[in-house]
Amino acid sequence: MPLQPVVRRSVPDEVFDQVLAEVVDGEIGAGETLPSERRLAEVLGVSRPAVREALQRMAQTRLLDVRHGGATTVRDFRRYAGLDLLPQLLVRRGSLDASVARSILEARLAIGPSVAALAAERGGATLGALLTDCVDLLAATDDDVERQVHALTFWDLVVDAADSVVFRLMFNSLRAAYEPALEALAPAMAEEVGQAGAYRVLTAAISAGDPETARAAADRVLRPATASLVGALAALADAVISDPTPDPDLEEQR
Amino acid sequence: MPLQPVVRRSVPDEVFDQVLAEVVDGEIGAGETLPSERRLAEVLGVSRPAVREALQRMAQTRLLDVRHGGATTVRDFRRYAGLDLLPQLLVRRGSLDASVARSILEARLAIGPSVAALAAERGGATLGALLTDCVDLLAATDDDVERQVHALTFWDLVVDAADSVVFRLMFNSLRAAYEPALEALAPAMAEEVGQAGAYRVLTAAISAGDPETARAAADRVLRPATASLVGALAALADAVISDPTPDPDLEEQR
DNA sequence: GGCTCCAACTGGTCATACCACTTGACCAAA
DNA sequence: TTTGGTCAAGTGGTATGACCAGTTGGAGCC
Repeated sequence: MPLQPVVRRSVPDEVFDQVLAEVVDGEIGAGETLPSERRLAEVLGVSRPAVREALQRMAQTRLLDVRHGGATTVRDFRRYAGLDLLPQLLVRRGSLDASVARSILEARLAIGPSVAALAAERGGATLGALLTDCVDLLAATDDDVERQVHALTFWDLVVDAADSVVFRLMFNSLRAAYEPALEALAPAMAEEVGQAGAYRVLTAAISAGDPETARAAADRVLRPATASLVGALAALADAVISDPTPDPDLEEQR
Repeated sequence: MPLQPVVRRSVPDEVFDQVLAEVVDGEIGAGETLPSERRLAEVLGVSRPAVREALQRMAQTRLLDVRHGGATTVRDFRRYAGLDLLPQLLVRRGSLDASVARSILEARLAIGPSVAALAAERGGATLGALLTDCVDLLAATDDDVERQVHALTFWDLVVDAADSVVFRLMFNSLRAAYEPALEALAPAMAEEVGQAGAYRVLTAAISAGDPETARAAADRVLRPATASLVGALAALADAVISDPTPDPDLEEQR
């Protein structure tokens, strides 16, 4: 087993995660009030500033409504939380949430082609060379993890070329959810990142400045893996429903 | 002038905004180090916990890299910030950023139809009635602000029906950026929300469970206003470039 | 030169005190 | 009954000062 960076969890981090879990798992429903900062500090055995910092961070994510003098109430995260909550929703209690994963794949398939079209419209003269270099790297390696890294870089360049802040920020948020699980997802994504040819076709379309061809090419890059993975996830969900075998990763948290 | 809720800005809020502005405006470039917490507290004339809270909130948004024992460095927000940063980018120094606004409109046009298609696929039996009620309300009023509120509710229902966490969170983030400027945007969006007929066609397609028709109908709802607004924004940007008249709203901040 | 070690930073955490605000109960006046 | 005032208790907001825990870089040793 390779050495890994030490995880360093600060006290506020810990508090944040605990309260977040309570909220996301619905233990404390929307509209309900949280214990006071002093009380939480006492119960968790930490100082009030630590609790305070965690709660303020949650408020910033629109998960809590903190009112001076009044009670702190839980907001409906499904209605107010932003895309930055995605990583927390994707892996809960140490295991991947299938419906969230499916949703990410769907969104990717829906948005990717549009971004590619914009990139074709707006990409500068040097874009083609950059993309080609990137695909060359992708084609040159056999390692699935490394291929994924190159594929991410490829899309990073495409998003940049699309010259759209919103898509840029969306991409960043999605990457933040995706990267931590990159190694675990390597086998699942192997099918997609192994198709260097499809990436080359897409590169050619973008370089040629042809939006609609680029859109179609991007669809051909993303659709196969999306389809098979969504299918696999659905089968998995069905299996869980009909035969709820306890997941060991999930159980150990209890 | 109607009465408005009092804005209450806490000390950490103020610090957060100031540091954020420095970062977003590029005063402190990516990779540069921030003054120490103690020093910042001294310079800003506030306590260290207040500074600390602001910095931690920025770190949570991936705008800063805070290391125990080491210096706090600024990260490249264009590469790491998530969609939740959008509101801060849309209105800077009190005025709307045209390129960000354009980007929001583009993203809306790219994503809305896909969401509508998903909603058509997955919407339950009661969805049609809900959407119809909503469009009835929209058609019943002459007030542009009220119409926008109903239009937002309409899309809220559609996003719900699409049953996709990612699109849900994206919608929340976009709404968070959009709602504060809702009144200011009323005239600009009047063209779109006045087209109750287009919304009815979309409602019918979704109710009928026909994804491709819904996709096309959503496009017809969103495209006209998007096209004209993007054109207007481009003209505005050109005018600013050729004749950089100071914006009074912008100047008063200096 | 290269290594060790230590002092001077940095952020992390805590305890405590006090200020500012909200809430609800109570009570007096209209 | 309603309205408004008062007040105490509880909440979040802020400040201070202390100490712990890492990182960094240079002084000094080998």
